[in-house]
Amino acid sequence: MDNTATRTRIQTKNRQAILDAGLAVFAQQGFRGATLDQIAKAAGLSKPNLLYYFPSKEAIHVALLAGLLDTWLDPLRALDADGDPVGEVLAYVRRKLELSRDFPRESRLFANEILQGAPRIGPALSGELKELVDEKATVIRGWAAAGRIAEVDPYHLIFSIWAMTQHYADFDVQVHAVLGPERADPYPSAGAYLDTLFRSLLTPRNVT
Amino acid sequence: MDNTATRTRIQTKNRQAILDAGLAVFAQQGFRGATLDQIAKAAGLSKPNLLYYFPSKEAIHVALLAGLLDTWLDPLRALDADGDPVGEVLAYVRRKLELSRDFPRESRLFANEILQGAPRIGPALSGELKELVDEKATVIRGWAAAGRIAEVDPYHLIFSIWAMTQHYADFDVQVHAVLGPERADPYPSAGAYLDTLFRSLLTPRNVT
DNA sequence: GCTTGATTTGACCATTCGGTCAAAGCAACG
DNA sequence: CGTTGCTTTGACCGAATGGTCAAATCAAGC
Repeated sequence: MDNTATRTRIQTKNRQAILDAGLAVFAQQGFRGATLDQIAKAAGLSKPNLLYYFPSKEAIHVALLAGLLDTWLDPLRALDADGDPVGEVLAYVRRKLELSRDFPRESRLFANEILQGAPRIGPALSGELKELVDEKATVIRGWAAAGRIAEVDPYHLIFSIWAMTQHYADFDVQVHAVLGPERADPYPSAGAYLDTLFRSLLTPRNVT
Repeated sequence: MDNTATRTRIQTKNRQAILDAGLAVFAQQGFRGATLDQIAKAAGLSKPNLLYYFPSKEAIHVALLAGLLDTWLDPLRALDADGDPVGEVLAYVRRKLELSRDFPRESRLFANEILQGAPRIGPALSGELKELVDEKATVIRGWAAAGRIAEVDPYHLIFSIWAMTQHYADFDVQVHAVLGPERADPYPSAGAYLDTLFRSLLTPRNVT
């Protein structure tokens, strides 16, 4: 079943349906909160049929997480050392916000995993993730040293971008509760706000 | 058992032990992920004994959430319309960050609840919480209109403060994984970074 | 249309979990 | 020291849950 080369149309279709359903259920209920019956129902399959495609509940979860980190890091990878510093960071913020808007379930799945202490992707965090962040932090530090952006801690800069963009996906319920029904879609104004926020932080001024 | 006036020393002690244990377990495992056995063990009690003090697992969870929102909002309540605008916001940020540092389990409990769609405190969000935020948003808007701080969307300003401060508690594992073992305590540098960030956003300049 | 392998399912199982209960233990007070 | 009411627990229960399996169904090539 894990041999990608040997997949019938039905297999591809059903595996996808299961992953979709699993994403929806895991994102809202967490790993332990999700049940195979819920996932099976959401996928339009019976429970044994679901287990014909994936050996266990955990396998579905792992399959989902596997692709996730990569997609999640793509926007950061695209941060170009040779580009315009402020523009590069702002573009990163924008891409990350779009990810939250377009893939809120993925964001919540990730949030759940981290909240639980990252039992399944812990290693990837201190490996892959840390390496990429270290690399980009060096780039940002270089920009600051050259006076092209203000002096900031690159790690906290990145954390703050993550925190604020993911907030709109993960805490969606709270955001909507506070904004009320009038302002149904917070993303346009959030984009503008974040743009202002990071622009004013990074734009270098009164160079000493 | 819910009559606070009639509490023996033993009752007060054990109820507190249960709430402590519940906080630890719920914060890490989420509501469905937590089991009564885990909580009982963490509290040093037997499961039936635990249910002698609280009628159900849900009752423990509710008791925990009950006090939480209030504590969580106190720092925002303290935002003083008559104080120095930039100073007031920065003080709010600092208090909120201290809350994350000193009560990370409470923060994660809250995060879990929101991620799950706020099934238990949803009403409080669109009630109490929204009212307070609306009130403070008006204050901030007033400051901006008077030219005492830069023009910003007060709601997104508040969201960003929440997001960034809670990030250090909720995504603690990720923060530590990225920073590595050298920078064990991120809070001092996070405080400095957030101070810079919001100061540069809010400080009014080139008044038109 | 028949064979073969892929797909689907009803029935079932072991374990876990929230919760109950009756009985035992214990502290305090007269 | 005996009574009374608070506290603790071992044994148990029913429901839910992850997972199994053998048998039934179906799709596709010959």
